[in-house]
Amino acid sequence: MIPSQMLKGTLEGCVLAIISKQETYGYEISQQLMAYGFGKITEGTIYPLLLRLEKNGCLRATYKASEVGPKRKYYALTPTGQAALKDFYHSYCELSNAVHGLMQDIKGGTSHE
Amino acid sequence: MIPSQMLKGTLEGCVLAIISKQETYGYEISQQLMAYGFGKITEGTIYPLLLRLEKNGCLRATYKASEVGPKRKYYALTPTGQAALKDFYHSYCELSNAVHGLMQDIKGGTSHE
DNA sequence: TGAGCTATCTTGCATTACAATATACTCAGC
DNA sequence: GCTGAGTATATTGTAATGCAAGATAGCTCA
Repeated sequence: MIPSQMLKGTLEGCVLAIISKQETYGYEISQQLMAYGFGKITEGTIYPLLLRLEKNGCLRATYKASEVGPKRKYYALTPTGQAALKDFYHSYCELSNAVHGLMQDIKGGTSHE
Repeated sequence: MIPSQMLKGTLEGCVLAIISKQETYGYEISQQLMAYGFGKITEGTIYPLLLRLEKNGCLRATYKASEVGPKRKYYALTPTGQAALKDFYHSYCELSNAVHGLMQDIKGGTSHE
């Protein structure tokens, strides 16, 4: 299981990524995150996050009726959101490289001693 | 630059990893993190983190004199700390795989056909 | 009527990176 | 001796964010 602290900062970018694939809504996003292996991301996490992203201009929302339940709030990326996704991916790679370098050093031989 | 929120949870495991390579102290750890590409991790981050890890039994500390400044507090991993490092690595891989899977999907093929 | 699934939102809490600040030791230059 | 720079540790308070818990509401089916 992924500890909640480790999701901080990463989750936001991943939600942007999911929306960039296709317009979608909170409930489905939480199910997709689970399918990708992030574990159960609860509503108390997902909805505040979406509202935050809408408020700062990364997302644009439209309500649409559903045949199987209450109205859904569909989100789409704005240009700001696309830029944020790009930034996220860049930062994530930076972190990933740093961690990877460190883990290589403790596994194999020590490289610089 | 890696945003601070994205470091949460990850930094702790990385500090354990650095100490597992060799007993070391706070000031040097912050320099090593910088060398690995994590950016500047300030004292206000590193010392509380080390005290937390010492308090919950992951680290054991011993003071040693230095020839060039005040006493250094050297940290070493306890068995608990080694287990925590293993856990961290496992969780990190889980997150990494999830993010990677997602990023592949938005780049190449669409999954919604 | 009520159970169960779908769907959104809010409140309050815990964790943690970080800025700012305080303390203290060693050494070089004056 | 005094002062400032570099080394080294610690504390306080703040901001960000994942999440539990709970409220609200609509749909379907028995």
